[in-house]
Amino acid sequence: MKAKASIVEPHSYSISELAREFDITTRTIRFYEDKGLLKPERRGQTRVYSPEERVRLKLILRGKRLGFSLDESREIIDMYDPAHGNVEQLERLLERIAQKRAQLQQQLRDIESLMGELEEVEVRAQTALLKSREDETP
Amino acid sequence: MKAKASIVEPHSYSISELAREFDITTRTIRFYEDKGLLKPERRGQTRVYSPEERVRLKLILRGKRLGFSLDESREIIDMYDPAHGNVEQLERLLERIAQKRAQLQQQLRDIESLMGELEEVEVRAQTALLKSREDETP
DNA sequence: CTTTACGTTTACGTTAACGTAAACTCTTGT
DNA sequence: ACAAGAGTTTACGTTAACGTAAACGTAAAG
Repeated sequence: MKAKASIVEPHSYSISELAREFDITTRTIRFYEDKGLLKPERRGQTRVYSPEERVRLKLILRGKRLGFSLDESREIIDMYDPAHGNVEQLERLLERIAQKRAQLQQQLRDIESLMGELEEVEVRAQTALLKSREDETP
Repeated sequence: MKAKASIVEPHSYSISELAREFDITTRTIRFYEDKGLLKPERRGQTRVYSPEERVRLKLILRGKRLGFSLDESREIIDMYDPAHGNVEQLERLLERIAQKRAQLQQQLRDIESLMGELEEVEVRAQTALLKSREDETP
């Protein structure tokens, strides 16, 4: 047990806690920081991760599951923070959102078709299994 | 125009035709062959691609859009050909299908949540744009 | 005949995303 | 006091997925 006593302390995480939670190595987490995707605070030398940083890490890993590169994930994460003051930047932001959306919709179509094909293969395999089980004990 | 005359000739494709169609390089196509994902016939030295090989290429590229490695794509493509004779192999096939399905469903969830977040950001950006256009001409 | 277009093989180069290992510091339990 | 455990930096190694370039063959066109 940790028994940290205080109520107001906003949860923080060590690097190894995050590594365990998400089943990655600390090396990976430091690598993401190197690439500018994470910016944890420091207690002396030691990295301390806020809940917000933990969320950023989750977003990176979700991006990976979707086949995004780290640069793509960074782009997406950067969309979330409200630092888009002027008109030009807002318009470019809307542009990129539209593009990502198109990409995601393509992925949806791809998943749909692949799901269908997998089902076909499954049915064939199951009937083949039944056949062979029939022949097994005549 | 090609004017190949014969009716029965099953369409075939050159490597550069496929490269143009799918907007990839010939190097990429040869690389896939090297990795055992394609096995075109040969007219002398020259590679000749059947419609079936073309489909395999499409499957590889769909896999890429979903973030699959070439090994994963190969696995999936290998599921399609009916070379799964014995019971053990059929059971392992059903296993892998179940796994891929789980992965695809995770991707669906990821896409769904990311879509939702993009919409939020979009709305915020659009209202911010309206605001700044109001201020523009007072 | 030689330029142009398309094809081939071979081989070295490059980038992303980490893995692995060495060498060091700090804290804590026995 | 010291060994164990968790943290750090620095640096070289590795794998996947091609890019790039050289060096060559063949066939049609001017």
